[in-house]
Amino acid sequence: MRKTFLFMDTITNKVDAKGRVSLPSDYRAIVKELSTEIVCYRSLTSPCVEGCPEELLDKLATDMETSMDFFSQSQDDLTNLIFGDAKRFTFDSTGRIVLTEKLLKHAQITDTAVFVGKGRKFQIWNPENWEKEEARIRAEVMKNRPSLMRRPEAE
Amino acid sequence: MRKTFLFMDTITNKVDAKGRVSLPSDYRAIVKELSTEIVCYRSLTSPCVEGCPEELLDKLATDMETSMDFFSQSQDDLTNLIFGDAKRFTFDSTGRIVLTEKLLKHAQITDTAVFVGKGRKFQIWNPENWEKEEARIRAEVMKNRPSLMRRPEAE
DNA sequence: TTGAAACCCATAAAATACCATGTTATACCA
DNA sequence: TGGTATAACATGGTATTTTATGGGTTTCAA
Repeated sequence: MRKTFLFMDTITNKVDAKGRVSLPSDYRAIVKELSTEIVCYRSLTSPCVEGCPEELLDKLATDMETSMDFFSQSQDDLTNLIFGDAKRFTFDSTGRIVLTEKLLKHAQITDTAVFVGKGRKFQIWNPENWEKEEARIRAEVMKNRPSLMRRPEAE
Repeated sequence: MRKTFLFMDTITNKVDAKGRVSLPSDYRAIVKELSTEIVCYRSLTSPCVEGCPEELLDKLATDMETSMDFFSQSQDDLTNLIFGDAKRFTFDSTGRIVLTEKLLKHAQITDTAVFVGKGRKFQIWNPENWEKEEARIRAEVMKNRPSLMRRPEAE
């Protein structure tokens, strides 16, 4: 039995004409072990799809009701957007989910999808867009290296 | 039962055509006792692979998990870079892991890998690169000796 | 009845578990 | 202390399983 549940790595899978994509097996293993389901929604900040276990959104909802002052009005609005957009996705016996038109369009995904681990959640990108985004992030992080680099190594 | 868990020593092992390498037995013992798994990723600063127990990254995820940070831009970037690159590695019954092309390439490793203990984590180097790096570090330390050497005696 | 969604089956390729062996390190005993 | 037996380890090879992905069939609702 695992102690930690992290979405990691970057995996490229094909999307067929029906919109079907294999969820990376590592991701499936997490979903299975948590006995939960995947929830996906359009990223609010990037042209990509975000996904996470349903319970993560549940946690967000709980935090919202128990500590309202924790959030600004704008974050409250953002949360509304997410819940209004989010949808549950179950995978079939071969481990595939069927992405909706809305999500595919937002992420500009046609026949190939890139899954990018983000720890508690993950993202799904169009390959070209992800390539650019990764380059951007890498440059950004290196620029702010002195302050940022310390975090991953912090105890 | 051990009280401390430190990756130490420098061990050289062979990498076969499939990318398989024996994780040093001391390292395996730590992983086993912690009931965790190894996570590896490309070093952001050096041409080498870094590895650590999964729970170290889990800790990082927890710090970023709070709802406050749910929409933060810089943390968003950082999680993409770290978790998007990291991958979980389980070792087989003989104690080997299979390093990916991406990691081997980044570290310029072909048929030999050098494991270097770094305490909470470890690094995997190409032998020649490590030789140079060690010399560089050693020279650096000697240069700063006056200030460094005083530290152990400080109160 | 027509289109979309869920389900099932088949297969090639890739990942992983398993087995065997030479070598090195460790423990044991005279 | 020296020598031998034993166990652990690294490493090569092979077998088995898992995974991704294409195609078809059934089901259900519009």
